[in-house]
Amino acid sequence: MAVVTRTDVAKKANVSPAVVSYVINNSNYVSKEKRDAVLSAIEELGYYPNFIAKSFKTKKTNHLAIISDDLQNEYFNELVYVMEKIAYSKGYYLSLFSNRAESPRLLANYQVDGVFLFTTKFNADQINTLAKAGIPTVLCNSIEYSDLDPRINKVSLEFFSSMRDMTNYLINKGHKNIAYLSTAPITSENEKNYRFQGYTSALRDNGLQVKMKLVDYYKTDLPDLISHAVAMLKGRDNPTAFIAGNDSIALRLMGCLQKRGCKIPNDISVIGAGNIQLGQYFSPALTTINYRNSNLAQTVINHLFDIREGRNVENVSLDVELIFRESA
Amino acid sequence: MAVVTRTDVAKKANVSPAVVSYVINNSNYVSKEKRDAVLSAIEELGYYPNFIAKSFKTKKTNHLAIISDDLQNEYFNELVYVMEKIAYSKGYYLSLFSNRAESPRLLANYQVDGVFLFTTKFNADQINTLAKAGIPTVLCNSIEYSDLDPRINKVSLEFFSSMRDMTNYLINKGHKNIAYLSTAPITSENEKNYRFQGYTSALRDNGLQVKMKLVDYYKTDLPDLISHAVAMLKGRDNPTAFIAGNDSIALRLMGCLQKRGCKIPNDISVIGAGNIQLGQYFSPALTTINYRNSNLAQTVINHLFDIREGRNVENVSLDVELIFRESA
DNA sequence: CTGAAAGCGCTTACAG
DNA sequence: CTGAAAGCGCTTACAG
Repeated sequence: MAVVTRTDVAKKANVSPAVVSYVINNSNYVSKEKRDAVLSAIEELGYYPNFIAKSFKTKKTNHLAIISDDLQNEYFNELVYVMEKIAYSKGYYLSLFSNRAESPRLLANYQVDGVFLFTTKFNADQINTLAKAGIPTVLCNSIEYSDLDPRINKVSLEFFSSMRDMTNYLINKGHKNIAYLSTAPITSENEKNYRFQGYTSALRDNGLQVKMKLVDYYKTDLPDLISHAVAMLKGRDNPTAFIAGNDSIALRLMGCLQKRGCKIPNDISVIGAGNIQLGQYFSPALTTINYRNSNLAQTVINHLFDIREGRNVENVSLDVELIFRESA
Repeated sequence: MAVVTRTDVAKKANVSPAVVSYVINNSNYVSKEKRDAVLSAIEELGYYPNFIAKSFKTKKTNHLAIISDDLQNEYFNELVYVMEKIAYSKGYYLSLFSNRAESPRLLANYQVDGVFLFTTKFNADQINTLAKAGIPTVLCNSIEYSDLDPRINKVSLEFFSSMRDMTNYLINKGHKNIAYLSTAPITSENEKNYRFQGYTSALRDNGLQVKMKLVDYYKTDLPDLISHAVAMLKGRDNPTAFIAGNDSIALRLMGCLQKRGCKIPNDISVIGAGNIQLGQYFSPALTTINYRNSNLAQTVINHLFDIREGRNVENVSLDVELIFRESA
């Protein structure tokens, strides 16, 4: 059970251990003769390099991590898919973490080469932990922070304008009571949340009032939010349209409404965000926002690498695409 | 930018580096006095241990990996969710890998503490790579291998009986032409695939013929399989029911059929597998098989740990639950 | 109860 | 072109 080590290969090939490293990493010229000897020793011994030892020495783990608010979110799943593909093509692997308070500290311990924060639940202090630990970090959410470490890079999506445009779209169709189902916490109308501000700003531009009873957010879990949403239908000022912070919410809500006999979009309109694949297979097909995952993932990974290599990286806001289908 | 190291903490606290390790790992008695000195030095310096150095020394990475055929599969997403939760509770983190040919070798390099193979696309040689590298490995799929290394542990689901029972259910409803959409490759009727055998065996038990033109599998991607399935409707012997290898297939197929005016289940019945959340929000709600993810994930992780600690681990087949809803 | 010291498997200047 | 050697940051017998 003794694991084959570089030294074993060196012995067998009659070279020094350094030479083994040279051929594996192609980091130094080695005569064809010795190279072949090393290669066949590796083959015979079934040697594979200990990457942890290498990481330890080089301080590079080739490990990228994502922290997510909800690993069950179908949109997140699709984003991870492209992230993994791109990461792999660059020689990195991808790990998944929930938004637990200790996750940033843990990732610092693990010496990850980069983390992508896809969460709205951390405060600036928690996020800054990563910056202080020298971990390249990209943050994507619709929250405005006042005290973020400048080393934290923000890759935003056009949260404000896309939400404003979708809300306007509904208003133009005659909707007056438009409910808003957020993924991020919303404690007051003045919450610094670009997405929510897009919604309120469209309302105000059209002389409509923001009714906080038509606003709810992800407090405990999805089913809870959905049942709150359904409950809105019973009150006065009951909504004729819902805008959801993501497709997971929107599709579940649509399902529940249909089960209660609601016709969509005739009785009630529903709009999602994220453009998950299954949205187009529902009847009616979901109207939503395409966040262009390949572009997002590519940008995030580029930024992570740029930060790591000391290049200057600007915050950006990526274009999105409104997709009008049948649900609104 | 000099990273704070254990030695720095030791100096500041006026103890030896060993003592710092003792208090961090609680691995040795340390006087309250020195312990406090270490703790406050850690605090002041903002020290966090280098986990890679520790891994290197202890040969334990706390890293669990999953290899999947399709990271986009919604079922897989839900399984990952529970895997991560359980892994975290045991102090492990989880990474995701596609079923690339080099993945097993890569994971051996990375010295992962365990890998969960959730793929039908590897042959025994590729799987055995992990066993030879001494990596605890659990495999879950419906394939029968003849030459698997005995160190590879199999955690199966009741693939055969669940597929047989679902097929019987359709037959009892009067269906004669039942199409089968597999995730695993099917090259012939005799393919050693428990799930497929469940299907063919139910057919035969009822005096029905297995028609290979009603059988297809995931060759390039999902849309491709879906369009092949839809095309079956045009031939002679056109199916009145579909059984899919997972819910991702089933739901997409349902959506496509509905778009073409098909009523489900009146015109065509559809059955999935995996019981993903969105299946119950579709209209009609999806009839499917619940693989009881918590049980599966827990079992896999237990086995992985048992293997690592040298305990004897048996292959098992886990109970599943048939869920009859509206789509069939 | 604490510390000096060996060693984990690599990489990488450096000398020859 | 190749090798001896230092060192990465830890853990862990072992001695005292």
